[in-house]
Amino acid sequence: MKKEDVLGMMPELDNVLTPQEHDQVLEEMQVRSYRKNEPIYREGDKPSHLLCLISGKVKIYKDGVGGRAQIVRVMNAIEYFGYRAAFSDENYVTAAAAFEPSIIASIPMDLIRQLIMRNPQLAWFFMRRLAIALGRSDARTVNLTQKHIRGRLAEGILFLKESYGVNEDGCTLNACLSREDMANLSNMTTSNAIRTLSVFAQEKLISLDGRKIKILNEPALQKISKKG
Amino acid sequence: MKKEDVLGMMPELDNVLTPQEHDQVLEEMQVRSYRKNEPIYREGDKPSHLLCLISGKVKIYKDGVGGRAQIVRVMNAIEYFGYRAAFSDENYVTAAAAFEPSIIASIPMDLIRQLIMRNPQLAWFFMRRLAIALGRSDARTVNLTQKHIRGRLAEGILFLKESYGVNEDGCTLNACLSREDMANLSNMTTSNAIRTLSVFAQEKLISLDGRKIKILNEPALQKISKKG
DNA sequence: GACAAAAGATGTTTTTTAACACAAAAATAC
DNA sequence: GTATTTTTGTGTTAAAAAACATCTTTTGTC
Repeated sequence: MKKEDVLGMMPELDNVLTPQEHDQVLEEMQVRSYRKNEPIYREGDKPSHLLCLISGKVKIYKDGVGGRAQIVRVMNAIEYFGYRAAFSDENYVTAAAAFEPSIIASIPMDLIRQLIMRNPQLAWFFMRRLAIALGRSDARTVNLTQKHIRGRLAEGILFLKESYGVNEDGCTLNACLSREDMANLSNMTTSNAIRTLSVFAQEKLISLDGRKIKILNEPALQKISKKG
Repeated sequence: MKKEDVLGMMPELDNVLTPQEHDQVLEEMQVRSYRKNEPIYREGDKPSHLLCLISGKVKIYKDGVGGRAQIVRVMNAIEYFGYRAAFSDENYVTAAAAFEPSIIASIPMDLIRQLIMRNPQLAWFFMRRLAIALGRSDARTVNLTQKHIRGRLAEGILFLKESYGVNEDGCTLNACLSREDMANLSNMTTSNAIRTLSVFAQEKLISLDGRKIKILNEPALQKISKKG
């Protein structure tokens, strides 16, 4: 895929650039692919680029106590990420890795900062992204801390549906996560994720085929998620 | 206190205004005081104003399952809040209330939006605030979900020190929270907050005098917080 | 295709924490 | 100043979830 085409997939940026800026971005933009489970950045790294997921799926996570990780966000194409730490002049407090083979464009933050200073619209775009992410993060904190295992897993399944959608049949999740990732998404041990998924399948709330999850009774899942 | 003086306490805003804008902000700004525990906004409310805490202390929290609340952020003077939901065109997903008697200035978001569109610096300021808050929120999610009670409470105490500081003696927290608020800050039941605070006092990590908390052994608290 | 390694499944035990119950102290109202 | 409500404190019980232990299945490698 040509850089030109990649930039064309990022209209929020592309549309506000002058011809000179456009050329500069094309010049400085890098595009590379990541293999499944390949790390994109690590906690503590210095952020230097705005990243944009062109294709694939990415998890943003944080390693906690005892080697357990917590997935805090997931990205789908076309979404920007990796800029939060740069905006606040911090090193990354999270890590990112590809769930599945992914293509990611990166543009130096120095350049982005200049563009933002010249383009209130672009500033507004990133402010909106940050504001949305913060609201989600706050909601997620409460969901993950106060709900019981069944509620958290139901929430996790619905979160995946919302984030990645379902395939043509209208109920099979587009994302295929390992049981460990399901656990890290829903704040529980891998054993409990496996067990509770089985229980949900027995209760005909979902059906399982390896890592494929089909939602059979969404209202019931929502109820379980809601009441905790 | 005159509106003029209040605006003077908000340099990020004041310094970037033209004389006309300055007058307009003064015109539209409201200043009011809130009593202890008085609600400032509620979950589901439509955000219409940028708020700035001029004096006092405020908690941002979310009501979860079973009437249990979770404090997600706390504000100290001089800090802006209440703008996240407005930036993302959502209703509030959190509620805010005063910990103690507080004075709050509010400026219509419509006006703020116009100012931001004309002032990249102002846009950058709010982007930074949002980026910092998001990083904290992500860290908090993991802290609250993965640590055990002792770790969470130690974390909560250190969080209060960082947010509100200590008084002249260098170790007594400036914030006096009820045991219930301590529990809501640290994601545990009120009983467990009371019990664990007592244990910490017995272990000479802190000393208690009603709601006053004095930190006696900060390195030990940090260790407990870190290891979970 | 054989082997090793990783992922998934399931039952049992132990730890953690919430829930409950009640008493004492403090704050507030009258 | 007494009564009432709220907050704080403490012990006990029950529920939830982690930890642990195996075993099976799948995946990947040579």
